[in-house]
Amino acid sequence: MSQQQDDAMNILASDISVKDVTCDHDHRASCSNCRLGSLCLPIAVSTEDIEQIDNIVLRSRPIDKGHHLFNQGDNFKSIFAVRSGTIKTYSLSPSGKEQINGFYMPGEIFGMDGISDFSHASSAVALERSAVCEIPYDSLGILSNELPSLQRHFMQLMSREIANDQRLISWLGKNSADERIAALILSLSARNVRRKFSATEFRLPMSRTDIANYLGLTIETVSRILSKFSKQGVIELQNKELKISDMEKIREIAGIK
Amino acid sequence: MSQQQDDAMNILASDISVKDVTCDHDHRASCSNCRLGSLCLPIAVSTEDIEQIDNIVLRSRPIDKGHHLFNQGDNFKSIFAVRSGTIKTYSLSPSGKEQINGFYMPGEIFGMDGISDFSHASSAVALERSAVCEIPYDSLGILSNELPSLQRHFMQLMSREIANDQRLISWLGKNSADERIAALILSLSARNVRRKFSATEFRLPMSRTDIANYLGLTIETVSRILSKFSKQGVIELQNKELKISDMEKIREIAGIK
DNA sequence: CGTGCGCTTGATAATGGTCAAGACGCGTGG
DNA sequence: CCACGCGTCTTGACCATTATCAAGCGCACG
Repeated sequence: MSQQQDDAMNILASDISVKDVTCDHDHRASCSNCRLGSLCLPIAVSTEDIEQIDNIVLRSRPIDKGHHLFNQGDNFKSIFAVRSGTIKTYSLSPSGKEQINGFYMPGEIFGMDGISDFSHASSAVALERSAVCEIPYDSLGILSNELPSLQRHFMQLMSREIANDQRLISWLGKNSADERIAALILSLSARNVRRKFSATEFRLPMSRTDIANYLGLTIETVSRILSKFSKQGVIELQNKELKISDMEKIREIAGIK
Repeated sequence: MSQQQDDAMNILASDISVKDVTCDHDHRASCSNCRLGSLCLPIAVSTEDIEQIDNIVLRSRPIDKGHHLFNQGDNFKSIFAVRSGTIKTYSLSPSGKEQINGFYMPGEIFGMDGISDFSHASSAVALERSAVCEIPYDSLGILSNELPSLQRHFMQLMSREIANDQRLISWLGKNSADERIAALILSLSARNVRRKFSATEFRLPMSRTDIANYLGLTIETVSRILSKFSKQGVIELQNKELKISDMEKIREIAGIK
């Protein structure tokens, strides 16, 4: 049963991180004192090794809402880690429709889909004022030769992303709208907890349109179901401020039928 | 437009390979003379390097239909490449339902979801008599230190799997049953072509139940749609033997609305 | 020669999409 | 400070698609 709940909570997580702590917009911090450190970085890496990694990481100044980090088709140079805020990745189908691939929150890594053919398969945009670390792939490759544990860590990150994506694939085909939305709420909650924030009260960083697109639903259905959850007393929602009133119930809804 | 068609064809491919040639059940062949060689192996690897790889690869005797290569939860030791036949990977939800993650055909690599936590996230079973190569992950790691191009190749394989999975995620949420089935047929066709077999006539290696499970549909819907396609004259189907009679039409059906 | 499994087909029901109207919230400019 | 306008969200009525339930076919195998 608790296994079931964990699954439901994590299924939409795009969760490729190990641990998590809160973090701010400061773009001068180094890896060794970043409050997210243990998350992005291999656990087994020694302090001296961290300094080497530190040297190759580029820390951006904050990115404003709506601004892009990269666009589909851009040359691939770096992978990114979120320091603060929320990043959405999406791709455009040939007919021009937007398809959201994932939402990334502090400590999570994105951009790995560009490695295979040296070009980004998706675009990345900030949903709110955000900060990221940029890790040039070339430097990473060179450094990996010296630090086998770093290489192993990245293989693990990618493997976890694969396992997660595949779980999501089997999930999306088979689950009702209620289940999808409940699972997304639990995923956001769980990711909040890892950052030492409230499990039950937080702000939805994305629009209803984004939620609908991500979950493969229409905006009307999303709206209706959120209203239904409110009426049933499992959540309270005004605008984007969400409070989970009945965690057990929402786990039950998200749970496998 | 041709871009669109390519997308539809590849979207369900689990396609992490580069090139492809046909291959047989012989389990004694070495990597250097395997007819699938250029597919599993990095293109940039020299002949001497291939011999080193050859030494770490274990070639299994054929696996009978229904037999498992590994089970969900097993210790992760190796990744696998299909030599012949078809392998299905699936996971069991906590409630015991089977969820198919992918079908793997000759030259394709599977098992990479186990790297992250040293335990297989899925089970792998042969859908027909099949042969695979087993690549122990430990040896691969050691060898990667000596052959940077091998390491790069594996990062690319994994990245491609991520990009593919993510395309599939956005896809599954939003497409009709007709589109899903047409896309699966095109995917099988395209993979057949890469193995130098017919684009239009082949055998469906999996049951209707498997197709339904994989695509997130019911078996009845799959059956009905295949019948409909037959009546419309876009395919001919008896049992598992499939012939695509109107490739243009099926591309149109699979194509983005 | 049954028995069972995989598949097909039909009737009916439920889920979610589509179309349409209106409410709410937020930023801008008067 | 208020009014306007636009974009986002909600709600309702109706419809399309697919699931569910049920029956029956056909082939493989004991």
